[in-house]
Amino acid sequence: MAAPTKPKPSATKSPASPAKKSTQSGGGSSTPSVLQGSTSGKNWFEEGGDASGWKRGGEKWQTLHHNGVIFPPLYEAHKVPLTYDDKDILLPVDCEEVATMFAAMKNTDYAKKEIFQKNFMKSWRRVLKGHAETEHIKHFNKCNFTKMAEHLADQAEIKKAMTGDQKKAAKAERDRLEEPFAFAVVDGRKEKLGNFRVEPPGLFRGRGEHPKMGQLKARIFPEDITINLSEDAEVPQVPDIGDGKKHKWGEVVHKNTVTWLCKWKDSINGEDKCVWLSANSSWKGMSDMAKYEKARKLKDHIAQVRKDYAADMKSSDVARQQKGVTVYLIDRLALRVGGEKDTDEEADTVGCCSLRVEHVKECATENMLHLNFLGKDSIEYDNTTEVIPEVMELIKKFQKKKKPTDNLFDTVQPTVLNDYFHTIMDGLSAKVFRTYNASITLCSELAKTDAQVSQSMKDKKGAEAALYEYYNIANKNVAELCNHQKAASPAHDAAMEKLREKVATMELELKAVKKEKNASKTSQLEKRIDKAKEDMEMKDRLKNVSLGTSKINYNDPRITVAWCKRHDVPIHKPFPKTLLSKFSWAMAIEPEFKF
DNA sequence: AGCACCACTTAGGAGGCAAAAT
DNA sequence: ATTTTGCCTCCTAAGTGGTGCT
Repeated sequence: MAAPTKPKPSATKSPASPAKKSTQSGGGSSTPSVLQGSTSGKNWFEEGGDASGWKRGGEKWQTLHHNGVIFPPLYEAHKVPLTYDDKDILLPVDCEEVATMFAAMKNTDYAKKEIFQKNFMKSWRRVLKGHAETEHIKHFNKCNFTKMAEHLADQAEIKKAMTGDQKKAAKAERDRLEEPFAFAVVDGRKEKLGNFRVEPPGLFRGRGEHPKMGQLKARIFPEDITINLSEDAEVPQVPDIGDGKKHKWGEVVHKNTVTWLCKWKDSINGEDKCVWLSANSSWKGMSDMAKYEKARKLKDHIAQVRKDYAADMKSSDVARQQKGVTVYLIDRLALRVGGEKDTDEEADTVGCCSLRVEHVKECATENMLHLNFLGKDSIEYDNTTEVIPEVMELIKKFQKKKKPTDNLFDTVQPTVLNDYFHTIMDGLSAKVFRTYNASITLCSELAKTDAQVSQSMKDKKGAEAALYEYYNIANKNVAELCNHQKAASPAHDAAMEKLREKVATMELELKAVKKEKNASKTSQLEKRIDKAKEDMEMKDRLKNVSLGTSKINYNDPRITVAWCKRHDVPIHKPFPKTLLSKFSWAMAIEPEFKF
């Protein structure tokens, strides 16, 4: 089984050396951190340990050592001109930098949008105004970035033309330089970082109709960075970022109740960007296990929740009715809770509590409700589903005397629901229902296949592939429940057409074979045709379903591990390398495990 | 009660690479 | 041998939810 952290024998000394003293003293303080006792070299989950010590706001570490962050290189001028009003202009380097960002995106959908162009111009103008020779560049329509775009294409071509060996060598060299930044030492354990590169400056690409798309995201300097490590740790040297200036860290703190190593403020939304450990670290693993254990606990309380919302809907109090319906939707449709958003600053997306009158419609068919709205990441939720009559009646009532753009549930905010959920179960919040629903769906879907599979598949050729197909269907059902989507590949339609042609050819062949009255050949071919048709249907259904998101974030990995053990499916089929390592805590589960 | 702030999880897309198909 | 496909990793945006302050 893959250990979550494989110490590389070839690892450079730093940052491992300063942690030695804490390793010897097993943490070195009388107050244990969540992982204290892990100095035996075993993983946290191998010591009969669980994740119950994992708490937000709780102590996370005794000692924390790391080397800070890597900064992106400063911009280097290419001196390819901008064409403005049909005249070539060589831009000062700071103006050229921003212009080049646009040139790089010239042919994307973003760059064709008016808001993007407007925001870009506003950001760029601030730089252009700083120079007498560029002050006159004011109108986007007079700007032609073609020469810069061609230059970038040439550069890409050169890079692409490198041989495989050259690419490998370049990558190895990069890895060597970055290795010291790629790991931290937490209470004496070496742990991999998830990210350690400061985000480079660029034009903001929001999702959907984001009002800030195209704005310049500013370059981050050491002064913007807060470093978090233990007091006994050496503060990492501020790297030479190449501008010849002496830089300092913004702040150095020693907060051991948090798990971020570095952070800075993003210039677009003023939000914190953090450096965290990677998904296969002990911290993330414990947090993950705690999440699934909490979701499993909900099984013992779900009946109460359902009883409560049935009663709430019968109440004459509108606030209670609205609470009842929203909890119903969160429970039955696995909707996100939907906090308030500021549409001047963010894309207009909604979740359960922020649904508007316009997002919900009664269908002609009785008790069928049609929901259509943009959710997280501006992904469309479009679902027609049966609801209980009470829900339909109440929704119609909440819509009365309201404009399409009014909130459907004007008395419920996420806090109202979460305050209620806290009374049901410790730590229960709206998002737990998504985890619960996803995992219990996967578990029951896979259980369904257990019986079929054991009878019809065992000992047959191709059993493993067929089994794995069952798994994928179960996974797909969860993804559809959670509305996890992806853009269909641009080649999808063409690929489907090809498959159709293939089937048509086989069908012609079948006719010929039938004429020959070759029975064994006939039945063979029929099977092949059926299989090809099935594959085609599946491919089409999955064209914009994303299986990865539920696998990574919602499905208790123990369900998958147990199922693989029951059916002798190699675990690397559903969990390739990185997932195996992320879920290492789940590998020892017994085959009978039920979520 | 409402809000700002903070910590952390969840999310899809881009791009690179390797396996599969031709 | 070359093209196509599909998978994986990286990137960073976009959510949720808790806390503490006014």
